[in-house]
Amino acid sequence: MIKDKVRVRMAPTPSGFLHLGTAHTALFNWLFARHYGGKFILRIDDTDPKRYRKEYEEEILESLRWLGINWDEGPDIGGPFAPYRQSKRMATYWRYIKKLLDEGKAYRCYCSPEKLKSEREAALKKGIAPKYSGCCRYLTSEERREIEKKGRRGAVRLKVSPGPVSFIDPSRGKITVKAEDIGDFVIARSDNTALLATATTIDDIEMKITHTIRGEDYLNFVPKQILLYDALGKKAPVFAHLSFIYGPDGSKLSKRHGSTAVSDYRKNGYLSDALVNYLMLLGWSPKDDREILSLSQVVKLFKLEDVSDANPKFDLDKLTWLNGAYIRRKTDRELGKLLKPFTPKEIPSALLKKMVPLVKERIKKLTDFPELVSFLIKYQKPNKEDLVPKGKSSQETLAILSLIFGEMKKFSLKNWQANRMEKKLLQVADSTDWKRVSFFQTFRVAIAGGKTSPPLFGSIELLGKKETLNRLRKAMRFL
RNA sequence: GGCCCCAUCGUCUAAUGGCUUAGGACAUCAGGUUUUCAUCCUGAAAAUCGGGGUUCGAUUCCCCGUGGGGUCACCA
Repeated sequence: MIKDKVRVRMAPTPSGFLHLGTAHTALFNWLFARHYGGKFILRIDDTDPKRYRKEYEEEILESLRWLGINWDEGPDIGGPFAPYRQSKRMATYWRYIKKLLDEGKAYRCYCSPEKLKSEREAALKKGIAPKYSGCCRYLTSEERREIEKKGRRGAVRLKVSPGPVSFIDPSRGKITVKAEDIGDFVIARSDNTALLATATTIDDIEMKITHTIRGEDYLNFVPKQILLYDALGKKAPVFAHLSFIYGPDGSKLSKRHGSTAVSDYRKNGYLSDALVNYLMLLGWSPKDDREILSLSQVVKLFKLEDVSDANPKFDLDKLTWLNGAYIRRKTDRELGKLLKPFTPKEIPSALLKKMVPLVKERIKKLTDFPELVSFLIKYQKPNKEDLVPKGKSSQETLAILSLIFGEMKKFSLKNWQANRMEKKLLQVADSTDWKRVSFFQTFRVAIAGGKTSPPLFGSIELLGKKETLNRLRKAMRFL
């Protein structure tokens, strides 16, 4: 029934970077559209020039692309309902508002802001819902002319008649509100410009939007929009709501919880697949035990009815775990490519390529990479305590190191291969009275400068014979 | 304050009246594999907010509390 007609949209405000919450909403809209083979539309909400910044708009589009969320119509690619930015649609909005005015479904309100404010405060004090008294609603046309003659301009209010207003949210069920609790609300400013909500409604009508999926902060606004649709004689779309993402402390996710910008996660070494996977698991699940799912898998399964209404908290640990899991699933080639922007200049591509298998299971974020391999390009002086295992003396350690040195020296450049060297050195280790752990610890510390490192022989292979012997020599001098 | 939404392990969630000793994952802890770290494997601990109903039977349905969130502008 909804198949092949679905049209959804995302309307970000370019007053900041793409927020995780916005990305989450975009993702769910996208999944819904793709599941039903519909269209996903991007519309820029740039009605406020004070907030709008071109670079933010570019950044938002770029972040969406990075996440793999593509759009079928938008400001950059156009479409049948262009323009896709609200600042260019003012004339359309006025056309609709004027129509409501002409048909007597809306009226000018000349009340002063001060009067409205005191009314609101009085209502709040009495413990009732503040709403407009409707005092300008019944002015006669003569009275209006009189007022306008004095140069007063009025905001446009929609006439709201009492009665229940209800709609069905696919995941939350039926929601009903009394129109009398809303009152005649403003749809346009006295300079005839539409309020965001009005503009959004008109855009959704014009662009034939069938489902609006957005944050739960809009839940309270739906009745107003339905009233507007009714006044305009248009059929309202399906309204679905997504819970906000909260911080670990339960308050709305914000900068004090860490990064909220998608671009920051990109910069900090997170993979788009992992971030998208994490985001989709917030408020949705495949209903089985799978945790790692690709976008294409989820497109097949996604249903609005399955969206959870609870308020999820952002868990960086789980995101990081997913990221590590995605890193491990990449081929060496893919991972090499991803690692490239995080690789120090001193490491040429050929070397990076060889490092990949050594680090793949050891990094959770791409940013973990440089530190893990830094010892390969820069010598790190070991501590004597690390070099000498517990229960061994400096003398004994020196003997072992010189034994290792002698053995390593024997390898020709042609035989300088990790598996060959490892096999041989294991034999050597077993021929001593040292435990393997201690034997290799000393070796490792001499080479890597610390007790932990990527696989020893793989590292040594990359380090080269000359540098390896050098470092062994230096280590012996410390003892 | 009025109105609206929400409520399962610490966290994300599964179970839409019985198949449940409430399942999985992250995190935590304990083992194992391993020349370090990591990966991997095994195991442990850990939850239905409280109170009333409805029902032969409630995590599941209803009501009341409690808690959290949202919203009430000529802002977005």
